[in-house]
Amino acid sequence: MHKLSGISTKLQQDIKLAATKQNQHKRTRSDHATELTEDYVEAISEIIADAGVCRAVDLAQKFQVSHVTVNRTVGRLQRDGYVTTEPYAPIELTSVGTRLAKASQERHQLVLEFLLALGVSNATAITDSEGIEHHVSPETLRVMQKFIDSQK
Amino acid sequence: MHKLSGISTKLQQDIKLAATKQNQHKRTRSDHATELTEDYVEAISEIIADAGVCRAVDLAQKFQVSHVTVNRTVGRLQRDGYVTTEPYAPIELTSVGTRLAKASQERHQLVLEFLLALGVSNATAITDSEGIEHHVSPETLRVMQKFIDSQK
DNA sequence: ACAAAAATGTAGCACAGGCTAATATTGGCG
DNA sequence: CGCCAATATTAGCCTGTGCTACATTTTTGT
Ligand SMILES: [Mn+2]
Ligand SMILES: [Mn+2]
Ligand SMILES: [Mn+2]
Ligand SMILES: [Mn+2]
Repeated sequence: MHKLSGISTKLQQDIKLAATKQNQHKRTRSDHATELTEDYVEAISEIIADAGVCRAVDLAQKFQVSHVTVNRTVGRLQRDGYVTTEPYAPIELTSVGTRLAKASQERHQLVLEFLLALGVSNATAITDSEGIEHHVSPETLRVMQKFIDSQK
Repeated sequence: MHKLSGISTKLQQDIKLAATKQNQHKRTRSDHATELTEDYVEAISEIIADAGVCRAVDLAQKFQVSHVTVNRTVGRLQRDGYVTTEPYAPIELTSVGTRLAKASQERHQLVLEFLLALGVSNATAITDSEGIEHHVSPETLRVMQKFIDSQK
């Protein structure tokens, strides 16, 4: 069973946003804005867990972008309070960043497990969950969790 | 039963892209690049079906953006061969645009029906399918279709 | 017919997120 | 120790996608 508690904060805003038909596309745009942030903090968290520290090159490797792009993106993450960096030092997560990373990991994992439970192949589930995870509302997450449980 | 034939072209490229682990995030980025295009041609097609013609204001209303943003976006669509426009005239789809619109509609509809069949509420299914649709590979679409059929 | 309203177009701005090239720093190794 | 490779920074570029303010054109209603 997954803990979904950490996911609630941002997604509760989403509930409000989704309330009216007008906001359909606004929510999708808002999802996109947070998507890179979520993927980055998730990756940073995993790299730190794996390798001890996270350097810009690791992220460049992971996301297949130049290290310059990573630098600028990490700059935005710092500006927005998700990470702290000092020149030439490894990237670290703030407590806010850590919380977002955990919530994103849980949600990502749940979507992945759901796709697998549905019968999607491993490779496809891994790829599709990467894009889908950011667009799944809490209600749908709960339904996915229920489906996973029912398959056991 | 849905016809999925029209979807195959772009998504077959995706299969190749998804082949290696390296390309995970590249595919997600590529999905994002085509996402607005898909939503626009889909909307244009629907507005034409509903109202006879599609004007920039209709799209501005639909996507909740300014008409200037619509203008620039439609300009890119024209550049890329999906629509034709003349000053002060309604927007029309090229045959390529029409084909993409049909394929996107089918895929969107399938994802929506899948979420409903799963047990997600109408409002949430409508909102979530809007974001999810662009990140679902052909394999997952087939699995979703199978699930829908099995629920009948 | 013509004024007002609606629609469209244009200019100019901002920010996100890509890039290459050139420069600077750090850390490890011979 | 000093040099080299790895890493990070900076400068400067691009495209996409959003905006406001203002100008123009078309449509509509009396
Ligand atoms: Mn997306
Ligand atoms: Mn993720
Ligand atoms: Mn992702
Ligand atoms: Mn969509």
